Amino acid sequence: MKKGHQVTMKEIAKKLGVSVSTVSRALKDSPELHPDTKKRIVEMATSMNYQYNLLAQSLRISRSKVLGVIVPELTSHFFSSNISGIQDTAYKRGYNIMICQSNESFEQEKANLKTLVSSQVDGLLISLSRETKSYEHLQELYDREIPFIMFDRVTEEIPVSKVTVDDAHGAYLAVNHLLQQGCRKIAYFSGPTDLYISKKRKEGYLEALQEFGIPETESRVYVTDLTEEMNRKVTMEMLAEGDRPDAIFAMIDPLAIDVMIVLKENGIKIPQDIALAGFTNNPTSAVVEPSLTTISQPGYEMGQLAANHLLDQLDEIVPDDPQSFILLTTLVERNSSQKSTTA
Amino acid sequence: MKKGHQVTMKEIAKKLGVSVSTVSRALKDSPELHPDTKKRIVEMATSMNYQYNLLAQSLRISRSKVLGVIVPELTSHFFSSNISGIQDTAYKRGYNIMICQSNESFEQEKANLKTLVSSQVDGLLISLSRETKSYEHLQELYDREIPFIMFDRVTEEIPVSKVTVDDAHGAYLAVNHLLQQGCRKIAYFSGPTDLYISKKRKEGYLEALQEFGIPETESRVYVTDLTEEMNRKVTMEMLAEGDRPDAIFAMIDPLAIDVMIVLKENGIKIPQDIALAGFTNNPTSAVVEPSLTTISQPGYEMGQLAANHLLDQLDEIVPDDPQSFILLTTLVERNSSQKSTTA
DNA sequence: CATAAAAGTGAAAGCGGTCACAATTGACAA
DNA sequence: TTGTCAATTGTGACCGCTTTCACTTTTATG
Repeated sequence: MKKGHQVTMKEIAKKLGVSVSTVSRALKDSPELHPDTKKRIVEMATSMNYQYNLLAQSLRISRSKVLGVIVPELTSHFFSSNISGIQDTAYKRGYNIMICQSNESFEQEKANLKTLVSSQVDGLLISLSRETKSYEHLQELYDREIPFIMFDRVTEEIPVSKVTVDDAHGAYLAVNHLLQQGCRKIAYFSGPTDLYISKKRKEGYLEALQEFGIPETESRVYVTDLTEEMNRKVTMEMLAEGDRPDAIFAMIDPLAIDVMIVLKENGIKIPQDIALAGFTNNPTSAVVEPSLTTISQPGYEMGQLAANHLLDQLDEIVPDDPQSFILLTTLVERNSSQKSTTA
Repeated sequence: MKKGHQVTMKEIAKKLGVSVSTVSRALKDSPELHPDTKKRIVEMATSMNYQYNLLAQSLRISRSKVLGVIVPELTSHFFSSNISGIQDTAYKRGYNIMICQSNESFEQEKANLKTLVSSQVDGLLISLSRETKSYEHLQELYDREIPFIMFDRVTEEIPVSKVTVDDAHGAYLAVNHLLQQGCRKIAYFSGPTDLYISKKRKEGYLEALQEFGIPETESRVYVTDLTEEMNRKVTMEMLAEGDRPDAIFAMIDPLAIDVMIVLKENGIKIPQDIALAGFTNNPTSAVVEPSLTTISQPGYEMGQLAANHLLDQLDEIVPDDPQSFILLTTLVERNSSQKSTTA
């Protein structure tokens, strides 16, 4: 299918017997143009159904007014909230966004980066894939002075601005809450140990334990690769052990829900036998039975903040030096952890 | 923040003492170039860290290799699945996607259309907002011969290709299943009546009833605007009536879940007192208690199909005449409707 | 060997805009 | 009358790449 012909400034100019620059000025509402001329041109443009060509403008002014976004996956609620926040603020500030998903693959992430750079995006918002363990591609981006910032899945290796949530503190809140409920044998279900969030949330977990006088030697950490299969397996293994925990803090909600299902299958009462808390506050968490206590992460706000900060940097409203924004998480108390009221 | 300098073909050409056209040909792997020259150029480009400028190419060849996507909202699981499918297939075929969300607003949808057209996208994939009741903006797009297709939220008014699910049949499946379970007083909880899917699903609902000899006069239709507030209100009103239904088919899962919550609050047993079925198969549906019987819509596949078809049209692999693709839905039987086994 | 055909390369004209600079005009002061 | 200045509008180079056409050099062919 061929795109139909698009009207250009040249054609408007010819019809009106003026020059293209005059047309350009009229459509830009330049003050140095005679109002009458401007009016004639604008009217003609409208009647000819003229559509501005952003591509041509971008090439000329070397600014595309497009932001590139790379996320691990589009379908996760958290990331789609991020994107929603990014899109809304970008749009408000006159920018479009181009989106790629790495599908948690390092190679894909590098490829995405390449096409977005080729597309001359003015800046990038990146959330790293799970596989990403080396950062040369980001370093290269940095060396090339292409503005970008990272959000949620970040690395400390590259000195650019970052937007994250206070993972450690969030975990602390969850575990502290479980401790308040009287639990003392609290397990931490972690994703892959090299993940930034696995580490940070473990920090918060340990901190809360310590505050209640529980030494690190008594911590109980279970690691899964976050596939449903592995989640089930690890939970089963935990159940098979002699000394069961009385509470579980799972690194992310989907993991918590997989754990919940296995516990229920095994006749274990939640929260009476084992209390449970997650992290993220996915919509699902509110409707599972029992509803899941979790840590709420402001995904949309994160996207907004990230986009606004990047645009501020681009527009030089704000200096270039890297800043770290850490958004607050809050505890969402639901039934899966209410020992005191249900016991 | 200023973007760093980007290497151009001109610079490569100067360094090597060849012309830009030769560089262009080398990087395009043109066969009419001497292999040695080609090699020298490619190596130089690599060493200089050359990055192709897609913008310039687009302007020159009047093809941007970008697809525009407009969805009502990014955060709904169904639409993010669509987008994921679109993104993956576009990417595979050398296209990028530019995404806008209308936030269910007609004005926003029109504005989105404008910026995407200005950005010179090669084609568009559109899912209409709830507010969209007039179609001049689409007609204009059509008249301008800008290739586009619609998916999920479509209108019959514009003769372009469409990708939808068999809404009527899906609804039929759900209601038929409820009838099979022995229910006879089945209510249909509908969204705004002018929505395409509200109508289509009602058709299926009525068809199933009719097949069981239940006349349309005995149909029970409740309409909500799909806000949680209204959903609750309508459910309460239904409960207040004398002759309660023994089953409810809700137009979409979120509505079904709102209904479920109100029913549970009122001590009504699901499915014993009232059976329940939804539509969409959101991830949430699997984990609510009781798990929700629903109709599965292949969101990702829909995105793939839509993108592939549009690209086929663009690449003239397939004729331009509008086609309608109707994807199959399937019944996902879960606990919220199992009268026979639980009763 | 002459000559035609093929191979390899370059020059230049755009794609649709922007913008620095130049040119034109008329008003007004000197 | 002439110069100056502001207000308007035009000219043309350019953004980075593609592609036609022409040109030069090989190579093949009779």
